[in-house]
Amino acid sequence: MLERKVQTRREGLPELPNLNGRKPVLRFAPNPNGPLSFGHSRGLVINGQYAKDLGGELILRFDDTDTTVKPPMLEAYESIPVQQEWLCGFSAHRIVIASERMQEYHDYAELMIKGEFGYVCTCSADEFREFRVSKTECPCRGNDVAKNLEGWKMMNDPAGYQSGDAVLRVKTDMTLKNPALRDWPAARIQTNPHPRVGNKWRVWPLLDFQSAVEDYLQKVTHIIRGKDLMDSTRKQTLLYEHFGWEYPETIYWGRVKVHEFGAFSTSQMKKDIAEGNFDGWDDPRLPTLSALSRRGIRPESLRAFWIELGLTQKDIAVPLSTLYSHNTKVIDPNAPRLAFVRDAFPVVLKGNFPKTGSISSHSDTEMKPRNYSIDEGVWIEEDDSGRPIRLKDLCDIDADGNVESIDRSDKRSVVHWVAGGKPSTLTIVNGQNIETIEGILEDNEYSVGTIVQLERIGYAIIEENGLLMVHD
RNA sequence: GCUCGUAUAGUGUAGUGGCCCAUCAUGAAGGCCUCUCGAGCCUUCGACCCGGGUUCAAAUCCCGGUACGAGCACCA
Repeated sequence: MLERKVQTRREGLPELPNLNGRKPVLRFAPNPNGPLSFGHSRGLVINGQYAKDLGGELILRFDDTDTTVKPPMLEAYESIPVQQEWLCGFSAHRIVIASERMQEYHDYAELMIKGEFGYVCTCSADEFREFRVSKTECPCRGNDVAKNLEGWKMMNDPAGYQSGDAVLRVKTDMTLKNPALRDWPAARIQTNPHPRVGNKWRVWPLLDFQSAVEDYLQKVTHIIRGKDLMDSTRKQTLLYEHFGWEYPETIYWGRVKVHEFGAFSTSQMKKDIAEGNFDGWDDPRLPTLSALSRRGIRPESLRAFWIELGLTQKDIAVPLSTLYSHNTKVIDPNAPRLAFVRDAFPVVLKGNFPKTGSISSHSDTEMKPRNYSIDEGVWIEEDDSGRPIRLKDLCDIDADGNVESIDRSDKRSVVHWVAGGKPSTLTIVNGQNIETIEGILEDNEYSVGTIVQLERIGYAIIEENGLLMVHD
């Protein structure tokens, strides 16, 4: 007999390339212009998991150098580290705030000018675009170091250049094949005050420069990020070559689209919340981490989800049900069963049956059973009425409520029921629609935040004012 | 337009020249279970974008095509 060899399937994340025995230093760098969202969780999970698995370090870096287009939100500096720890299961080894590192960036900007690979450019954005397209050097490019230092001084002087008058550029090569790389801008003037450092600085670095310098200073070994930043890598590599530094190993992932979440941007959400279209950042319709947490999505589930997707550069569309199936595995073992009867329909039971008793709260665990006490009838869902049914763990009845058997006597459908109970509501979020269902909830003593399984409906989390559907 | 990247079942994913008539998960369908439209267990369904080339041998390497995506911001 030939023995069929079993293929070995790689588990978890792929090996980190070019590690060479080092402990990896990774970073996750969100813009603190709002709290973290589902989209951010990938970077946190992947970078965090590598750091954890390989005994390395995770740097949480606030890239808050834009005060105009994406102004920083002060609360985010507090909430992001909390959410990072919630998601990763450990707190970041280092926290770096770009706006507090400005002196470093200015120092390197000056070094760049003095090293003759940076220059102050006073062309307008439109003018430069034409130079870029036509592979032509702009007139500022030929200025000498002294002239550039003078320009740099004027950029930093409130009485000098104004916002839009001048930028600092990295000298690459205007004939480079990729137009994105031609003499890219490193810093610009911004006069809006920064919520943390006010008007202390006038010239702010752009992402590619700030990030490149900071990765060098923090000795980052591996950068794992979206492939939309591939050209960033190329730009930054050119800068590293000028400085004589070695660029970190870089890995990319593709775009992930979750249909149910649609297109949300932090700034749009901020606006919608301000206008009252959403209750807050944890409105269950939003794809923020606080909303997901409120909806009963566990961090372990998010981690399993992203690790399973891995690090391919493919652009993918994933249904939320994939995340839910991971979540089910996490929450089911601890989710007590409870009955919630929608569109409650009263049934008077005629015949003999045990008026009191207890039912298992979870067939697979040793969870404390639930007790019931029936006066003369029970609530069932209207859809279940008018036909012979089996009241789960109680008895078989006919369409009129006559008890036919205590033991299960045939294959009629098993339905859930409530004796007593209290009116409650179940809120279901489906994309941007929110639906509230009235019903009778079995008596229980579970606290707010407990995830239960509503029999035949799905998982729900107990909130102050009712139940919020987790998923089915 | 220029530049860069990706292409394995419905959806994701493993696979880096022979262990592959292709992995695992999810999904769908069916079944089991002294009792949920849940969990668990079992069975079934289902894929290497197209065309060339290299090779004894290609999902895997090369070329071309096609499709999709991203960048070309004084955003991150």
